[in-house]
Amino acid sequence: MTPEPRRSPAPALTAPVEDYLKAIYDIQQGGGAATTNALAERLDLAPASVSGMIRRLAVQGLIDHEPYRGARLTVAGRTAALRTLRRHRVLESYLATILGVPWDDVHAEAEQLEHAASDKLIDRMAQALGDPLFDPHGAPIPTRDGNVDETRHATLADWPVGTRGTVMSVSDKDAVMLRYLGELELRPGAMVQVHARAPYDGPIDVMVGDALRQIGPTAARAVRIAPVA
Amino acid sequence: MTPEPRRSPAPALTAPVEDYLKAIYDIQQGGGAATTNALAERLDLAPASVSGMIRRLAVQGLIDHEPYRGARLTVAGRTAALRTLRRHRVLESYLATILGVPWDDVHAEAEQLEHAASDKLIDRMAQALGDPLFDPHGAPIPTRDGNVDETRHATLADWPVGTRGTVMSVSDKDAVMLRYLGELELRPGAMVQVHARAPYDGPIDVMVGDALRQIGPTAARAVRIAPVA
DNA sequence: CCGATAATTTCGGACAGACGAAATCACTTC
DNA sequence: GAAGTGATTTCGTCTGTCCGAAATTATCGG
Repeated sequence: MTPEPRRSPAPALTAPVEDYLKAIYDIQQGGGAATTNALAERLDLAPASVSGMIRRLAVQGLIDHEPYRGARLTVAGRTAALRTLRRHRVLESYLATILGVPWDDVHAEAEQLEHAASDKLIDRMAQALGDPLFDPHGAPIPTRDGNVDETRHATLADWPVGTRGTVMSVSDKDAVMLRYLGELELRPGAMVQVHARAPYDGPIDVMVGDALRQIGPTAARAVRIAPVA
Repeated sequence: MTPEPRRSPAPALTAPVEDYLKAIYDIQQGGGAATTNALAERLDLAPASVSGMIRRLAVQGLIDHEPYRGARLTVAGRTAALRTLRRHRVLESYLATILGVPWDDVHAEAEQLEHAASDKLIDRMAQALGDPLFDPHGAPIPTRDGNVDETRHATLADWPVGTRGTVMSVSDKDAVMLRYLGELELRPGAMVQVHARAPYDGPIDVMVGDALRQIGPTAARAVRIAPVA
């Protein structure tokens, strides 16, 4: 009677759990641990609710949690987060590219579908797209086996004056901002060069392609830039 | 201060509620009211759970319920059921036709996605397919405005010996049976003619295209037939 | 080191959806 | 018309996820 090797029978995470893990992953990318308040803010929930869920996630072994210190994904939690992230970004790509859903709508739509689509379906969609490495907003798409480009690019808000750069990605969280950035031609691939930056979070003068634009610091923080190759 | 015209702000039904309504619609198609036990059977739930939900649906005005007599959809309930049915069948069509998902898998996949996809997305998918009137199993797809062909066709189990007929639809509920029917070429559009029927629920000899097949009564009841035009 | 403030957790409670066991109802059959 | 049988409902309970209010802990300025 050798005990079964415990093939981790895919415990089927609930939609809220997947959302928490994605949010924790995201916050962790920006530095240290994911704090209760940061999570509450991002998920638009009361801190009390987040506190409760954090305990459950820790019990399930998906995160490590030091009380009053924030949460960090375990390996299992990271794997689950990347699986959800892959679903989300493949869906975004498919909806935008194949079905022509406006790029400021795909995020909300994918947010719902990512909890319902099977892995097989996601792989089929990815294949129909030629297994892209980036979604329409420039975010990297994790592979089936959990590999992902985690390069942190600078934001347009921090980009040095005078240096030419390429837009690598724009945040997909806010549809209104996305529409605004689209009007400014600030999409992945666009060439930019900051001409001037007013002090104290003032507006930024930036060349986008051939056009000179002025944008505020909040919008600028949603745009990530890399040096021209 | 004229009161707002009450634009029925789409109360956003939950996934279980949508499932109940679909099941009630389905059962009602086959005759009278949907009884608690019939629903429990179809949804694979305990009758006690169904009883509780029926009360909630009645309170919400989606069904009429006479205790111990079964449930009937109200106009609002029927509308909601048809909306879900449309989503389900458009998804089935899209998955099978465009993404090449095997026809015995599309039902389960659509069952999940139908609760997550937006109406806009469903319409886009339908459009990409040329607004089909039937899904891959031959079931009619309700239009955006809630029109649907509700013709009741006879089943192969009741089809008269000797009369030629066309397969109109096959039940999509059971993937194993669907695979079996597929092997027998019993798909929508196939020509059939019953040669003989053994009594007491015995096997049925039936020509499918050019091939003579024998099938049992349970499988035969999943196949719906109409006279050749 | 002591407050003040901010972040976090605990507590009690709500709601949706499910369950089993027990009570109730309807209908058929003598 | 009483009794039995099967369908249905009621009851108490459970889990997951959320909330507000209150208590607790961490941290920073003096």
